[in-house]
Formats: sequence, structure tokens, C-alpha cells
Amino acid sequence: MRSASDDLTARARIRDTAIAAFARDGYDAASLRAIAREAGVSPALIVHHFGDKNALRTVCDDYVVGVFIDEDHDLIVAPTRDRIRTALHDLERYGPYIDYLARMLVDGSPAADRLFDSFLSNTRDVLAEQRDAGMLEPMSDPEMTTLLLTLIGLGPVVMRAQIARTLGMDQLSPAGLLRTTLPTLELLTHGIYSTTALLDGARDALAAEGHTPGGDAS
Amino acid sequence: MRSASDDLTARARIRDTAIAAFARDGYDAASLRAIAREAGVSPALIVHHFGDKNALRTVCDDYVVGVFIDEDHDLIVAPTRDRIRTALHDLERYGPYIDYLARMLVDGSPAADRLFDSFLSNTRDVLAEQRDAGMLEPMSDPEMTTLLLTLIGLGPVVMRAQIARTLGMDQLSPAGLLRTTLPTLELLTHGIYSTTALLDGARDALAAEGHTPGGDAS
DNA sequence: ACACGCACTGAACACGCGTTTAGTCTGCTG
DNA sequence: CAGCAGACTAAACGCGTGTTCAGTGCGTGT
Repeated sequence: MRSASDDLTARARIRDTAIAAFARDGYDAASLRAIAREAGVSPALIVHHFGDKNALRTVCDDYVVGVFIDEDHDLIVAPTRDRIRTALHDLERYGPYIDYLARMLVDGSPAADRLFDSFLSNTRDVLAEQRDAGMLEPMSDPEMTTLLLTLIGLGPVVMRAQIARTLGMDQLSPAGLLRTTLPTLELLTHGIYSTTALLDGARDALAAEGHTPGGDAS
Repeated sequence: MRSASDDLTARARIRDTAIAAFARDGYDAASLRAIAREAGVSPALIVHHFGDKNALRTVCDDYVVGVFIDEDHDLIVAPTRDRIRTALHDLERYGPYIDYLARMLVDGSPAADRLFDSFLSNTRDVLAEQRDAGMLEPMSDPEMTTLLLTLIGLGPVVMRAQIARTLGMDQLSPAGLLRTTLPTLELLTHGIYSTTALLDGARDALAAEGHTPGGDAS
């Protein structure tokens, strides 16, 4: 388990260890001493390389953000035939950082904001692309729908542990992904309701509240 | 600000203060001393009443779980005309505990498991009811869809801060709720895709992987 | 060979933490 | 009134934390 990381510089090894520790235990509960022990260095060396614990966190944040932002990844929406394969491949690449990402998103660090915005605009781009291709239903509030879809993509990431417990398997394992794909796509293409009664009712109710629909039905 | 809680017993005041502090700062970062100061008591009194910090946490967990579970609430799925009103009312009731709930769900405390299971089975019940009423599209994997819908309901709760930042308003405010309702219902009744190409593609791809659909198309 | 720089360490420091202890005050019960 | 019980506190204890400090050893350039 150590041989793989022996060739890394101590600085990189500390960073990787810290990312794992922060993801596993949370920022507060992960002590410099524990990280140092795990990385095979002294606590003082961490300070020597990074300044202080908070700076180490920032470096980890930026690194993880880089992993998720660097390349164009459509992790979130609409896997088609070959996308499924790439998703399975991406698993290995993103796997170690998923839990870190989850903690970032709820802790509300500045880096998390950047990341969320990036996911959001990625969703927006994919949606625009699909709209141009004539694949989309009209929607009353495209921006809000974009946000909604981003949340739907991120929800499983953030609540990964709960899903794993419920499902009896990791949703981010190959098997879990396969099980998730079909119901998700069904939801996105049919919705779940065969009647528009609920939607119509809400439209009426909102109109009665004096609410005017937000966007254009493109 | 204190007059409202002066009539509470010290024990209840400590519990309420602790819930707010845990929600705001997280369990680790919220110190007994800070909670005590905020509640106007000595740290020792907290120990006197609750035993230790972890027991205090358990009491808070149970209390919050009770708030969300006690009564039948369909916070998650399908607001229709009058449900919108009750949702707005529920806001005040659940508001103070939303952030606490969010932290529970990602920290993975045992109480969170109970809560998640309760939400899940609530979603399942609502779905079964609607299926009996003939309102639902057929779905290939009902249990997985139930999980998906629960996640969709909980996602905005857990990532409340990100949404508020993106939207420029609290999504759990009346205005935010109104803005969210319509796009959500649109998604649930139409989906977003006007073509079944993506879904069909995924079905083919999954079949090629040797995957057989999970549930019955009821 | 020497000196400089840099990765690195062990020991210590101050601090805040959860918790304990010993004790005070108050209100009730006999 | 005595005495008990329980709410409540000030002070202290031990500990683990992030951080600092003084120093060691090694590799490199001169």
C-alpha cells in the first residue's frame, strides 16, 4: 500500500494523505499529527511545506477542484451508449475524491462555490446543446431547471453513504451505476406521472398566488 | 432574543442552543463552552444534565428526528394546491432544523439512518398511493426510483447554502419555494426530453452489458 | 573542502477542549 | 427548623491540538 506512493515527493504524499483524511474524517477531526503519521512524516514538515493547517486545506481544495474541472466531463447528465463506458472509467479517476467533494459542498468553502458553479454551467451547456438539437421539452424556467438537474446529479454524490446503505452496494460502483442509469433516464424522459393533474393544479395555485412564470418556453 | 426562551427549562434551552450551534458550526467545531455561553449557563451544567457532549448530541439528534417524523408530512413529493400552503407553513416549523438535518445526513449518524429510512418509506407510500390511483407511468425499477425521488427531495435540503447563493435567495423561503415548485413538477410529469433516443440508447447499452431490468413494470 | 540551502525532525509551548471535583444556593419535605 | 435533593457554578485537570523553535543531515554549487 505504500509502495505506490513512495516515489511521490513528500509534499505530494502529504497532500494526498490529507485529502483522504479530510474526506474520511472531516477537516476538524483530521489532525495534523494523524495525517503526518499516515504520510510517514513529522507534523512539523507539513507546516514547513504548507504553512498551516488551513493552507493545507486550501491546497487540497484546489487540487480536488482541479481534478473535477480540468477536463470536460459530463458526469452528470445523459449517459448514452459510450458515455456509460467513460462513466465507468471516470469512476476510478474521481473515486478517491468523491467523499472530499461531498464534504466541500456542505461545508461551503470558497472552493466548493467555484466547483458548484462549474457543475452548474456544465449542466447549462449540455442542456443548451440538447435544446439546440431539439431534444428538450419546453420548460417554464430553464435556469431553475438547470439548477434542479445539477442538484439531482450532486445529490447522490453528497449522500453516497446513505445510498450505499439502502442499496446494499455502493452506488458509485459499476453495479450501482448500472442500476441507477435506467431509472434516472426514465425519469428524465417520461417523468413519473401519467397525468398532468398535479402540474395543472400547481399552475393554477401559483397563478392564484399572483406568481408569473419566470422564463420563456423556448 | 433571550426573552422568548427564558421560560424554557435550562435543559430545553441548552438543547435548543446546541441544535442551533451544531447546525451552524458542526459538531466538532461547536464547543461545550460556546454552547454554554450562548445558553447562559456553565459548561458543567451541560454535563450535569446530559452526561457528556456525545450524549447531548444524541438527545439533539433524537429531538430533530422527532420533529421530522412525528406527524405525517409529505414535504417531499407532489405539492398540489393546498399542499403548497401547508408547505409554506411547514417552513416555519422545520426551518430551524433544516441545517441540522443536512449535517446529520452527511455525517452518517445512526439517527440520520433512521431519518433517511423514514423519508424513504414515506416516499414509497406516496408513490404506492399514486400508483393505485393510476397516476404513475410504468417504471422499470420502482424501488430504485423511490430512492431517486427521495434523493431529489433531500438534495436541495443538503445543499441549501449553494442554492441560496446561486439563486440569490433562500430556496426554503416562500419565494424560493414558489420558484422551485413549477420546474420540479414539470420534470416529474414530462421529464425534460422530448425524444426517447437517450433512454433507448441506454436500454440497448445495458442489455449489451448483460444487465437485466430489475423490477416489474407495474 | 567549505558553505549555503533545503528537507526534515524532536521537543517544547500555549491554548482550548471535554470532563471532574468540590462546593454553593434554593426550594421542598419531614 | 433541620436536612435532603437537585440545579447550578468556579476552578482545576489531563490531554490533544496547531504551531514554533532549534537543530541535524544531506546534496549541490563554488
